[in-house]
Amino acid sequence: MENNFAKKLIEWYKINLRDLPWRKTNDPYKIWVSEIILQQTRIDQGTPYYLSFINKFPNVKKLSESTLDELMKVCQGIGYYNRIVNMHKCAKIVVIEYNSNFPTKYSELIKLPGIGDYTASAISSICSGESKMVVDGNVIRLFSRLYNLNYQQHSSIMKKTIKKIGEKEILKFNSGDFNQALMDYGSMICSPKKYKCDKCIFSKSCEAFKFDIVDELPVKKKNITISQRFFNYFVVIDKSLKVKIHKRKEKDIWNNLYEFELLETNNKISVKDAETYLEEKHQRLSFKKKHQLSHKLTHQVLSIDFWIFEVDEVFKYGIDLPSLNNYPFPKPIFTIISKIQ
DNA sequence: TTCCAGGACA
DNA sequence: TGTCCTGGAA
Repeated sequence: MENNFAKKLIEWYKINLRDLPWRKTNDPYKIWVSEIILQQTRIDQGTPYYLSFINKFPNVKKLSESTLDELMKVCQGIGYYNRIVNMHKCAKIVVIEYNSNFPTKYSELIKLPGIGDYTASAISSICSGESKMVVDGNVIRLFSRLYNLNYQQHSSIMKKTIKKIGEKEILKFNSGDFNQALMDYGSMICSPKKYKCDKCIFSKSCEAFKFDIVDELPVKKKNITISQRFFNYFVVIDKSLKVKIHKRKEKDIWNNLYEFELLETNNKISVKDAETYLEEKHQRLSFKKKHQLSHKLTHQVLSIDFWIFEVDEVFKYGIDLPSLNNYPFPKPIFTIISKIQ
């Protein structure tokens, strides 16, 4: 065990802390927004979203009054959209049950949708000084190396073990600083690949460094199965240059985002197949062109064909191409929209 | 081109 | 315990 772990860590933090927008505030609403946006998202990628989010929804009341579509549009491209849906639910609850005062106690936060142990610990330690230790990916990496913990990363036994070690340390100082210091240290020094053991102030007592197994920790889970899917999107453009879109509502990827008419198949289809499929619904259609791309998700690879057709009719609920920019779309669909506009 | 990081929830 | 997504690094 490293002597004065918390003291050294916080001294390091005071000198090396990153100047991030959400570190200038103690407003629990803003801290919450930053924590949700940074879930599963790197700081570089998340920061622009945080800034435009706060600009558009400066407080929880404004957020609760927005429509889900507006909210999703602001977050288009961020990924893991269920967290955004949960933010909307959470904002409405805070307005009603907490009179728009965002809670700062762990016991209240943990009950809100989209807030788990990590986020509740982060907000409560930063905003009300509660001694709840955050255990995110950075902390898991740091501790698994310092103490040579061989449990699978992200397992509950791993998190429990780390909290047990850390909970004595967090009591000694400002718990918000301690938590942010932990995560900064894990991300800046004890990084996944380019770990900087030469700069690490704990390397003398680090088990992984001692046994030269830093690159073997933390132990990763392997062999996830990846399925291949074939999506066919029909972009049918009518006489007034309008198209039809709808919101995805299935229990599947991209829930609550918009898309064109979709036909999922077991294999790639031909132009003839596409025409045959559309002929049942439209008369006098002409095939214009096909865009194709491949899109990878964690557990599936999507082979997506976009079939662009023109038809000799006028849709009742069509949307003109420039107005598509007002709707939230998954990344690959938005890529194609930019091409056809 | 492939690999990989990163919390909540059913 | 598997599934949500994206983009940067290798």
